[in-house]
Amino acid sequence: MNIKQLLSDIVQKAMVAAGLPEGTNPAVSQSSKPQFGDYQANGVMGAAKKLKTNPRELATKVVESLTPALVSAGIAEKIELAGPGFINIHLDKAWLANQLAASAKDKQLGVTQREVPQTVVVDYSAPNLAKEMHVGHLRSTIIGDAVVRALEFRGDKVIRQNHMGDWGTQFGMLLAHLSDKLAANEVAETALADLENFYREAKVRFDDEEGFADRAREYVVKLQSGDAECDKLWQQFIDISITHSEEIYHKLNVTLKRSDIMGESAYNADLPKVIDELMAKEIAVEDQGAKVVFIDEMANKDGEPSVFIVQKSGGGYLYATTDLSACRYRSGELNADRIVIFTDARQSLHFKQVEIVARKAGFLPDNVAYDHCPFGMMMGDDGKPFKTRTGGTIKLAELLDEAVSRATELIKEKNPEIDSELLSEISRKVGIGAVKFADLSKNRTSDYIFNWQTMLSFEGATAPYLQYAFSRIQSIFRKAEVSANSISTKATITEPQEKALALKLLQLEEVLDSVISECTPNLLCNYLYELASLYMSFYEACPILKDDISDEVKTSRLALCANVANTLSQGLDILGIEVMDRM
RNA sequence: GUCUCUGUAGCUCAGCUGGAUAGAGCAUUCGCCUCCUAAGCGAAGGGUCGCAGGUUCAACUCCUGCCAGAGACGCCA
Repeated sequence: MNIKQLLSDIVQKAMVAAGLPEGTNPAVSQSSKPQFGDYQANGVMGAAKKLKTNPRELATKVVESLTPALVSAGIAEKIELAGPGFINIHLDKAWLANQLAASAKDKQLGVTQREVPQTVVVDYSAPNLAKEMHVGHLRSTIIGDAVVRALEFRGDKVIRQNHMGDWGTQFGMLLAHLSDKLAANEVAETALADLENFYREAKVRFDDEEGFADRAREYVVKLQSGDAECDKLWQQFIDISITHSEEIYHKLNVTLKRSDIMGESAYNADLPKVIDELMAKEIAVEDQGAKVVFIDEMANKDGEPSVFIVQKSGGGYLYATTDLSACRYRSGELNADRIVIFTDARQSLHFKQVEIVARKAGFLPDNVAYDHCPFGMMMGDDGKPFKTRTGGTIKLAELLDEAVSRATELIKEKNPEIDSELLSEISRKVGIGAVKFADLSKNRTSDYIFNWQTMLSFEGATAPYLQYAFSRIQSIFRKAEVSANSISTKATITEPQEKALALKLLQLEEVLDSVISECTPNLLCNYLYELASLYMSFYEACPILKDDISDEVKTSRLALCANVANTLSQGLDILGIEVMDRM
């Protein structure tokens, strides 16, 4: 059910009937204020301007043919013409109730499945395996995962690609250090238990220890030339590091699996071919010893093209080469209709260049969409970015543990009697949910300041608020001694709070469509918060189990409750946030 | 220097293809627990939407210029 789409189609027909050309944008949107109805159509004004006619008169004509299509059809209660040509649509309560009843029966909550499913390759998380995951990896991981779940819910085929950083010069240093540890009879698992520390040790030796840097470079060469001993060492390192990441994914309730990993190293064999093709097609040229592409499409005012290095003068490959290879693999082998990549905003220029070059080279056909979804960096309280190499970064694992322990304290305070098993389950869901929601609810591509208070807040527009709304509903069903799933009654909508709630429930599909096309889970966060908030108002204004409430009203309201509970848990599930029956 | 992103309430942020009186949360102030969970509800105050022009019936939204912050820009990713 997509009310906006439905109304758009109807209004558009009415516009054509009023003499406007086919395809005129009806500009239907949710009304900005309650007094303007539930939806408003603003398209008449723009159209009138083009035709140089009086907008008010034109709107009158549109309303004339709109009235039978909406009011007589029972969809709208009334249609009002306002201002210079606004058409305000007040939806019919009984119609809303019917739509709601229909979506309540549907396991997809009335959200229709995509008619022609797309194959969408989503590249997200992509931690650097040389180090432990830190707060900077949070955004890509959870935003990507939410979008992936939304796509799947809508019926698209998603192929997750975890483009892990498992290659590069820094591994020479790490492998040299690991090799020494193993020679000293240490076990790899133990040596690499604290990756951060291991990296630091290796770096110190690299900077200070005589001869170590040279050995590190040797290891890079050996690694790249496929030396068996070195490869084995590398494999050990990678395996253990991946296990670290998997622990984080598990804690975060993120769907990434080992099989989704397609690290940088996976493209190694293809890189020479990429370069050969670019040279053969004369897209890349040799310049100052390196192979580069001059991109005229991105020239500056003086006509100087943008430069894109695809191979270093020493013959080494760069992430540009890898990303080009990835384009070809994803469109060619994975048959992607759309490729979505979540990385921080610093890589915006890079991905713009990749797309242009990949399209020129034919690695990326025109019918494959290529969406780089950038986001801002995580900044410290001082407004300066977290430097990955200077230490002082907050490990993701530590942040998550902190969140859970803070949640534990809060719950114990509110409910001292709680048994420990339940306590740990709720703490985990609340703590992790709070961290995820704090991040997911922001869309800004600008940088944002990392702050424990914001991240771990349990009040206001937070995950616990939504979880609380859900558990309140469960509490009602417990008290009423009926199960939410057994309610088959159609809700009757009378009170304004009930109508607002019903309308909001029916807007899930609209929201999901935006989340999917724009890659913006924050819209779903907003939606769910508004839904929960409307529910809280309903809860205060419309008693359900009180003595003076008739059975009829009671079951009607219980039906609404069931619908809200399902929508909340499904919506939160898409965000990767869990709900609980009590808290 | 060039390009990109950002600038909205004291703070953190929403604001959909231009629409009607710019919205939330936190913080502040005032109400509401003889119980459908107060992690809640209701209400109040709080704004030159960075600045200045322009486009038009209408601009936070589009265009130009400027100011401020961040980032990227030939051999890191």
